This record gives sequence, structure tokens and C-alpha cells, in this order.
Amino acid sequence: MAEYTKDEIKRIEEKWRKTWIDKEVYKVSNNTEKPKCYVLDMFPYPSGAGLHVGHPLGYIASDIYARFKRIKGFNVLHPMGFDAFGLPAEQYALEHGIHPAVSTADNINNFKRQLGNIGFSYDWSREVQTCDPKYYRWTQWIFLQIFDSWFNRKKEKAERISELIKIFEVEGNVNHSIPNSKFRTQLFTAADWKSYSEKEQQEILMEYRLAYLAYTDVNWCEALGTVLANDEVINGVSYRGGFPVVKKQMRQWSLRITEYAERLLKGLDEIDFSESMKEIQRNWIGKSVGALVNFQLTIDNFQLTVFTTRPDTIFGVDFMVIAPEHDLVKKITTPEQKDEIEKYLKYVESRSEIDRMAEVKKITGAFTGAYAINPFNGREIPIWISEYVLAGYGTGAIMGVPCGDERDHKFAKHFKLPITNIIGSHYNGEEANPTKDAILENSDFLNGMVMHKAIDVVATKLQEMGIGKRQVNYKMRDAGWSRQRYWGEPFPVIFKDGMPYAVKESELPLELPPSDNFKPSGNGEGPLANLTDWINFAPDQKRDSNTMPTHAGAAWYFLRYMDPHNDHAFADKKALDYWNQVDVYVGGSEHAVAHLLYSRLWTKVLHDLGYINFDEPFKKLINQGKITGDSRFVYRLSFSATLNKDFKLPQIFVSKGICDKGSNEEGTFESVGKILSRFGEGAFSIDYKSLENGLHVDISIVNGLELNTDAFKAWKPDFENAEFIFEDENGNPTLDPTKGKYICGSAIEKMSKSYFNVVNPDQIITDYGADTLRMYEMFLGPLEASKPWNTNGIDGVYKFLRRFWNLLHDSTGKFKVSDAEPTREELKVLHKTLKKVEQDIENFSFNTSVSEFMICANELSSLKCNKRKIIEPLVIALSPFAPHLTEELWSLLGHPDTILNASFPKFEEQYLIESSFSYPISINGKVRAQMEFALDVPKEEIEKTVLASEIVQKWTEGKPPKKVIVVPGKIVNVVM
RNA sequence: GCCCGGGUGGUGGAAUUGGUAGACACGCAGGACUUAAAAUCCUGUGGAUAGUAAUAUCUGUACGGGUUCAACUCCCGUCCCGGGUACCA
Repeated sequence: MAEYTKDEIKRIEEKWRKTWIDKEVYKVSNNTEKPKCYVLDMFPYPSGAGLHVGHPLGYIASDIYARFKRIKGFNVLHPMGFDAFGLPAEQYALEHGIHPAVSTADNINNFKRQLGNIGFSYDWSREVQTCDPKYYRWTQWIFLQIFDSWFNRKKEKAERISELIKIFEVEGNVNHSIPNSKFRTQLFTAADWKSYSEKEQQEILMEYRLAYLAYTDVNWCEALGTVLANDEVINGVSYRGGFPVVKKQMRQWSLRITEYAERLLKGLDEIDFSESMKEIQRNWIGKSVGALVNFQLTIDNFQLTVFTTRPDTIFGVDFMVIAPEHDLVKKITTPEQKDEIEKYLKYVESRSEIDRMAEVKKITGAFTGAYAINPFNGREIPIWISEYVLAGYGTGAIMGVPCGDERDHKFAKHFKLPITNIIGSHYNGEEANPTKDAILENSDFLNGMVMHKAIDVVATKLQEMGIGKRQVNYKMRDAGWSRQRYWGEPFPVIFKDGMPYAVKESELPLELPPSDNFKPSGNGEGPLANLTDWINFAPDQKRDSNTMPTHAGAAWYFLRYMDPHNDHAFADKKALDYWNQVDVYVGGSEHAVAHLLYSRLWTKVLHDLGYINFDEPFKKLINQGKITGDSRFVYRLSFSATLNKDFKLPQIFVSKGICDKGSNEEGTFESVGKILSRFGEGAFSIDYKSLENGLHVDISIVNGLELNTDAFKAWKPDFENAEFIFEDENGNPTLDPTKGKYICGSAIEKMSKSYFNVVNPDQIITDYGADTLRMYEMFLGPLEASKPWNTNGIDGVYKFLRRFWNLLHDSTGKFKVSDAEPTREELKVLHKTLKKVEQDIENFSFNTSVSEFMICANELSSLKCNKRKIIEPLVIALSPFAPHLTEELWSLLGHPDTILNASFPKFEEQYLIESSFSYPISINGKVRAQMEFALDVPKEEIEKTVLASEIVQKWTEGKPPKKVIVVPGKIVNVVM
């Protein structure tokens, strides 16, 4: 008896998984005539919790696409690996004393087992693990290439440091000023360069390197004695313990990603990412176009440079504001204002990150006593300092235009500064108006000009007068690349005389030294600083105690898959050229800024240095939505009671409906009384407030919303003596479990162990099989949408697979296909399905392709069709979705080879043409008639009937028009 | 606040991009098989009105207006929801 039952599914799935492994059917070769297709998942961090049903969503989608492309004749690279360095393993080691390498390896094994159960077609021979020295050898190597590079702004690309030295030796740095010099420009000549010491030269080069050391802020937590990552700091306090966190300067590695801001921005236009994803990256890069304007001060020889995007408002400047940290503050403050300024500086210093974040609306500032001169009308403008101007952006100084900028307006109102109106009626005196459409007033030579035109006029004029120039600024900061952690890639550098030098290529990898001490060293350095012998490995030579962030290994792993076992290069040039860009990259949108930007950056640098010939890593990005959990709650009544016997009081749980009704209901009170009376006579009082906060209950002991009370009692020892107040059909309280149910509360939230709402895919696979899981996850809704996990519709998908199976088996369970020739109708069903499914897969619209298969199965069932010529192509088309089932059917159909060697059937339009067709005749928007014609009706007949000469004109090669729209008197449209 | 994305039955969601809205699935209701239940199969299912019935008519894609022979789809305004970001000049 072969029925599509639990046992049969299990047998089939195990059989094929084994066959795939034994025959290495998914192993991919780099040498083939076939066109390539690279389908990639974002590799996971192997967490201890294992996979939940949300993880495979994207993997299933990419697997379907990869399998589809294979049977379309492509050589498909579809690998998997692990982002295996990272904080949680280190934290786990601190708490449980298990080495990160050990727990990581365990977790990876568990992940691989779970992934294996779902039937993915990964080429595991290409697996990468970022914590493997054979892998991170090349992470370190690429880091050194970046270290050995600088960004030539003239050519807009990275070049070797040796090129830069050559330039310095010939012309100094006059043509290549130091990048990002905010407050200082250090120019030197060739002669100067040659006179510098080795250390001085290295320090200058460091200002140019794309990977550089500099003093940057870290989140320092004194109480924990450690540095925290940004996501470990929440609202200015530590994630663990809630201790205060302050900014501290440490000498750390950074990547000069800001040099690539423009290219990262432009690159977005060429790649197929969702609009929202591009928007997030654009916002992050934060380009703004404007101008630098120099203002002379009334004090001789001082000038103030501001950055503005609105030079057109230059006559509306009523004050200047500079950041408290600005160099000029100390130099220009007048003696009369000195006290006030110092008081303010102290105040700013005392403000923690938390204060700043909490009180962004608070307006503060102080007047320096100095004045700047408006270059166009000579007006003297007071210079203030305020913390709302950030030292790190632009020049750390702004010109205040209160009528056009909200913050400036509030500042002016607060300090009672005069407000010049340059936009006439657009300004109402109450709030600023940032319009660009106003006609300028009070603006000298700009009067009568529309603002957006004036922007360019002023910028040009500034340039002519030599007191300003056009300028582009970016919000994006350089990427901090040091982590004070153990479980990461060590920096492959050696410090001599305080400056880092690259480790020799032959000495890579610089392996992570063995250690069982993962505590931070306490002085702000990471655990590696505890290994003093390793750090100070030779006289006058030191290593770096920091490690790289997890982004490092992830920034290039997609290249390693192309040639994962290469010992001579991160990948062979031929392999890199062949596989080229990732055709489709599938992953979560949470990586929008960090991972995707760093990957793009590393790709661009490697491209500039000539290692690869593409400069965007991912041609197309698909963001699968999150699958959220559906939590259940129980409501515990808290009460106090004085009973005349000394019993352990029970815990009483109240059904949701009773809670909602208002718990003061007499029935509830009575019920509690009855429960307690079993424990003896006495008085009690109830605290209903606690009912508002439900307790998470494990979703596996809840059926829909109804709690399985016996399972609940067994769930935790605490609940052993639980008592329940049920609700009956009318929503009234009852203690009798036969008359009522315990109804739980529910909420949609993140899937998490601590919410007890995690659904493990292993369970679904045991109940329904991997094919049903795969199809159901796709059927759940559009891939990119977030949706809660529920199993409401899983039976529908399971029924479909069973129906398909039954189609090919007779009532005794014998496999049966007929060799009879299919009818036209059957062919139509087949080709319609093929066409739709193919189009849907190309568009990643898997939910509709699953629907299409269901429609197809319904139609074939009602036609009772089990003909080979129909079934075979369908089995192939279905194989990306349900690989186990289709492999089995494929072999039953008599094919010794795996279905991978079949090719996706071509649909033929000829079968899609209707055997008859109808004209909906719509008049004034209403369909007034349907006119049916058989295909063989002659044109003349049609002409006579509808008098539609246009239809006949468009009638070509026997194809009837699909639809004709008619309004009284004429034909509006003929849809062919 | 600003910038994106979205709002369609009881539910998840379709709709060839302007052409008969609600495919497919869940749920629900009715029926068949069964001693019974489960499973399976069949039928119905946006709302309203009329009719014994097949059916017919009206209404309907967050709300208000517009363009069009024709609008879920395009335009203007309003309201909600989701995501990103936040003194970025």
C-alpha cells in the first residue's frame, strides 16, 4: 500500500536525502560550458538556539530558485557556510566555561542537521566557516591589502600606498591633501617628506590608508570594565545590568569607507535592490550638496567657515553657531563673555549621552562676544556656541537662518535674537518655513529671485569672490573595525615604535592564540591583552590585542565559495571571472547598512586593486520578511487569603474572556471562594490588577486558543497545583472543565525562546514532511512581507501533495500512469501551469506559483488525468518546491537518473489558445453582453454579428482577440 | 518631525499593470460515506434586496474628491498601520 502518509513521506525523504549525499548530486564544477548562476543566502550565525521556522524562509526561496535555474540549464553555485565568529559564543564561554570553538562547532553541526532535513541543494563541499584559520587567513590578507591602499580622489579609486609614496617623493601632498581634515590641513613638499623620520612618514601615511589607526570613541562601561558594541548599549546604559556608558577615546582601527561614499551611492543605481533598501542606504550615506562659506570676523585674521545647503538664505543670517568643541571657541571668546562660555562648556561636558538623547528639544547655548561679517552686506553677526551643532559634521559651524530653519528659529526665539524675514508672507513669525519656492526679499541683489534658483547664483558668486565653494558632505562615518573581544580575527600587524606594520604574507594566518580567559583585561582592552607573551612576542614588537568585527569575515565570503580550498589566493582569478557577481542574494533587511555596505566596500577595493573585475558584489537582492511568533498568555490571579488551615495556596488562572469582562464579576469571586473552600474556611482578598500582565505559556500546550490544562500542570513544577476558572459558552465563569474552556490571550511578537512561541521546523517535518514545510512557507504570503507563523493553512498544502500523489496511484495504491495521448484540454492545463509557474519563479512570486500548482492538481483530478505526457513535465516543474516527492515520482516514472538531469519543460503558446473565445461587450463601463464564438467561426460571420471591422483587422494568423471593448457607436479597444 | 512601504471578505492573500475584483487556501455552513468519530469527497460562501427556484438588481478594494467609455490600479486631499532615521545645517 503506497499512500502519502506520514510513514511513507518519512521513507521517501530519507531515501532521497541519502541518495543526494551519496551521489554528490549538488556538487558544482567551475569548469563547464553552461552559463552560470550564483544564488546565495546570507550565511547564518550558528546560535545555540538552532533554527526556528522563520530562518528557512529565505533559504527555501533561494533553494527553489537554484533548483529551477539548474533544470533551466544553468550551472548553479548555491553554497552555504557559517558566520562563526561573534559575541554570543564568547559570552557563552564566559558563563559556562565552554570554549567558543567548541560551542560554535556544536552549533554548526546542529544547524547542518536541521538544514539537511529541509532538503536544500547546497554544495557542502564548498562550505566556509569564518572562524577557520584557512578561511580567516584570507580575511587577514584582504585586510592587509586595504591597509596597503589609499583612495586617489582624482581617479576615484583605491591605489597602493607605494604609489602614494612615489607622489610624495616628487611633489609632496599639495595635490592630495589629507582626507577628512576637518580643522587642519597639513601640506608638505617633496623635500619636507624626505626630511621626515620613518615614524613621521608612517604617521602621515596612516592619514591616507583605507584601513587606519586613530583615536576614536568607544562605549566604555566602567562598571563592567569593558567596551560595549553599539547594540549592547540601549538608551545610554548597558544592555546587561543597566550601568552607565560613556564615550572614551581609544586607538582603534577604522575603514575609510567615507572615501567611497559617492561610489557606494552611485552603485545603487546599477543594482536590483528594493527601493526601501536603497533608501535606507542612501539615508545612511546621507549626501548633502551645499557650499562652504568663509566669514571674516571683526577680529583681524580670524575667519569662520560654515557648511550650508542653503546659500540662498545668506541675507537671512542673524547669528552663527559653532560646536562647543570647535577650535575657534577659545580663540575668539571676548574677556566679557569668558565666564559664560566656560560655564557652558562645563555644562556640555557634564551632559552624558543619555541626557543628550533624552532632551534633544532643550535649547542651550552661550554667546562668545565675537562677530562675523556678512561678506555681501557687511552686517555684523554674533557668534554663539551650542551643542545642537555637531563638531563631527560639516565644519562644526553653521550660519543661523531663523526664518527658514526650525532649529535656528527656536534658538533665536529662546535667546531673543532678531529674526530677519527674507521670504515675505511665507514666514508667519511663529515658525520657520524651509521652503525653496519663496521669492526672496530683504536680500540685496537676490531680491525678486526664487530661492531654488538663488542657491546656484550665490554658490557661483562665492566662488568668484574667493570666499567659498561648492561642497558635498556625507553623514556616513568611517567604520570602526576594532573589537575588544577574543572570538574574532586577530589583526595581522606588528607594532614597532608605536606604528603598525603588515605581517608577512608567508606568516599568515596570524592564528588566534589558545586561551581560556575570556574576561576583558579591565583597562579597556580585550581578552587578548591578558596574553602578555603573545602580545609582546619580541623585544620592541607588539601585537594588537583587538580583533576584527564579525563583519570582516562576512564582507567577502561570497568570493571564497567560488574557490574555497585555494591555498594560494583568496580565490583563483579564473573562478572569480567565471562566477562573477552574485546573481541573487537572499537575506534579511536588518543587514541593510552594516553587512551590505561593508561587502560592497571590500568588493570595490578588491576591484580597484585589480583582483576582481566587478565592483558590485550583488546584482539582485531579495529581502525575505520576518516570520513572527504568535504568543499565548495565561492570566494568574493574585490574591491574599487567611485560611484556618495551613495549606499551600493554589495558583488560580483565569480564562481570557473572564478577565476581559471585568474581573469584579460576582461569578469570579464566587469561583475563587469555592476553590479556596477546599483548603479550609477563611477570608480572602483578590488583586485583579495582576491579570493585566499575562504570562507567556508554551504554544505547544495550547490548541488554537484553548489551553491544555493537564499539560500546563505538567509543564513547570510551579504550576503543579494550578486551579482554573474556565469560561463556558456564554462567557460565564465555571470550575467544571467539561462545561467550559480555558482560553488564552494572544499577541504577535518576535519569535524567541523566552516567549515560548518558537516553532521548530523539525516538528513540522515530523508531522507533514519537508516538502509540505517548503511549500507552506512559500504559500504563507509574499516572500518580502513579514507575517506571523501559524499552521492554519498547512493542511491545504499537504492535501495538495497528497492529491498529486493520488493522481498517480489507483485505489489499491499501485503506481499507475497511462501512455494515452493527452487531450487538448489536458494540454491546456499543463501549459498554462508551466507558463505561470515559470514566470512566477523568475519574479520570486512563490506564493502564486504554489497556488497555480494547486489549481492544476484540481483540474487534473476532475479530468482524472494521469497521462505520462502531462505528468512528467509537471513533476519536473514541481521539483524545485517539493524535491523529495518529485524525485520519488520521477524514479517511479522509470527514470534511473535524478530529476536534476531533466530540463524544465517549455510551455507552448499554441495550447493556451482558447478553443472558443468571447467578447465582453461593455457599454458605459458595464459589461452588457458576452458573445461566444468557436475558433472555427469564419471572420465574415463575426463581422456580420458585431459589425466590428476593427476586430477583423486585428485578427491575425487565426488568433482571436481576447477581448473587445465597445461603447455606443464605436469599438474602444481590442485586446489581442 | 522627516523619508520609504502599505491599507482588498471572518483569515492569509490573487488580479495579465487601466478592462467582468475577491483566484488559490484556511475557516465556516450543508451534504455523502461510517454504528459513530477521524480521515476523505462533493456543494455553498463579500454585503444587501427580491424570488420556491435557477436567477436578477443594487452595492462594494481605508475615507473624501477628480481624470476616463472604464479605476484596487492614475491624480489631489485626509485618516490609519508597518519599517528606516533623527539636532546631519
